[in-house]
Amino acid sequence: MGSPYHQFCPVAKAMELLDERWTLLVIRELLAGSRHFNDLRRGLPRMSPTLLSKRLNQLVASGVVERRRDGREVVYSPTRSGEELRPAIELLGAWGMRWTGVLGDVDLDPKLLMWDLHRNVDRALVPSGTTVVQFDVTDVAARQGQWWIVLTPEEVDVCDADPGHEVSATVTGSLRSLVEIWRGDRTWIDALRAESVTITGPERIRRLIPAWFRPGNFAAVPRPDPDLVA
Amino acid sequence: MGSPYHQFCPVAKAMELLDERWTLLVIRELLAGSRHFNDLRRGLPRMSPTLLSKRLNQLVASGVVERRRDGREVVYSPTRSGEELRPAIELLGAWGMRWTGVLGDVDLDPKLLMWDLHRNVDRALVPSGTTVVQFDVTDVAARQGQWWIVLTPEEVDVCDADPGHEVSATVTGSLRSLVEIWRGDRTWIDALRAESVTITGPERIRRLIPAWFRPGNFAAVPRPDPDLVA
DNA sequence: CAGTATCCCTTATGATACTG
DNA sequence: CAGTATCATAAGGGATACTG
Repeated sequence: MGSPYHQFCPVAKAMELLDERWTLLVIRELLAGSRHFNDLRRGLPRMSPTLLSKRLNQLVASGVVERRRDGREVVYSPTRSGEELRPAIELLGAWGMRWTGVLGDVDLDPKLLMWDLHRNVDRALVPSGTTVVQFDVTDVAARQGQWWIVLTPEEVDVCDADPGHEVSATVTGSLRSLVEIWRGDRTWIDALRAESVTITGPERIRRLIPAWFRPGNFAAVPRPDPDLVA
Repeated sequence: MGSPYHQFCPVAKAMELLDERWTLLVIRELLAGSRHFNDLRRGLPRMSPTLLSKRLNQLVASGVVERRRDGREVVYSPTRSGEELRPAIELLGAWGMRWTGVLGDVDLDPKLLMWDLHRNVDRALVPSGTTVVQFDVTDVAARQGQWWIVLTPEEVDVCDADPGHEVSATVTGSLRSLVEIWRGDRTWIDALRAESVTITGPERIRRLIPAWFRPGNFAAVPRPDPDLVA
């Protein structure tokens, strides 16, 4: 649906469908499990809803995404074709991890961090009842500096306003430190030891937090020899 | 070098560098072996030289491509980082082969076909001396309908004007038939048998042509179950 | 060979507000 | 929840001609 390249090369034909701005990130979100318009928006905060809508329509038209109504809801999901993009997107992400250098401050978005942290929680490790973990991001304007993740074995939610429940533990750190953990640049253990991130709360919970809030899927990508990057 | 996504996700960081129009195709050309500006242009015929120049500069700036002067020549080559995109581009091409459907007539470009055929020739199979194979593309305006590929064990060239040497054999067929062979949709053998493509010339040469002009690199990609595509 | 120089113009996209 | 509506701006990019 992008402009045509007038090439029969399959790479060109693939890129006609995929290389417009945001397109592959929309697919990434779908492959990560988002199914509703507003969930997708949360994973793509800087994308205007108009554009998201347009991209979704394009992807449906090109057979990469399926749109279904489920009662009053609309459900987007990757088709077989979309699902087959997963390995390519994983390679691109691994490449990005290895070769795109140091993140700029503008890349550090607390909304996205919280959204991804909550999405990766291993619910099997969450005790029954409700547990609330507060995140204090120290170097971010108030409105984006406090978050609560509400965990139950059935469900994990993010809130940007105090959910009311008692807070079981609080994680405090700079946005960059938290993102570094997500990226696998350093482990929870290292960050806690260096006190770039701290956790307050009962030891039982403190110990579980690194297990709940696992690093992102690319954290394990081996980094290139530093000589090559410089 | 594209506009930033303001995301720390490595897929987003990769796409900032790669998802602008033409970028990945430039890299594809470099990975296919093109090293000079005008070679790249031949593999990217609809790209304006201004834009190619811009993209090359961007890729150099982002460390994906190296630019070197060699005497009066300028040589572009993939860096380690660029080389590491090969698997991703191969997956995208394989995906394109499986999921982008039937080619439109506008995608069938004889220049590109000849350029790719010549580039894939296995020179080890070319006899010493000079062999000229003429291609008559039956359904294309005269100016783009006749081509000559000049083969020696050292070098293979494409000409769009009669190179003067004696022609050893002539391949005749529609553009689509020839592209179908390139894509692996059908084999030389099948196309010859069905007479959608014909070769005239001494049997010795006729037999070698399918070996010289091998299908493209994606020809072997398994196609999806037809039910799924429809 | 390896690019620049122009020129025009569409289109993409960001931002925001609003609706069924 | 799931989008549309609107608007203004900036880019992006196509075509062509030209240069060291």
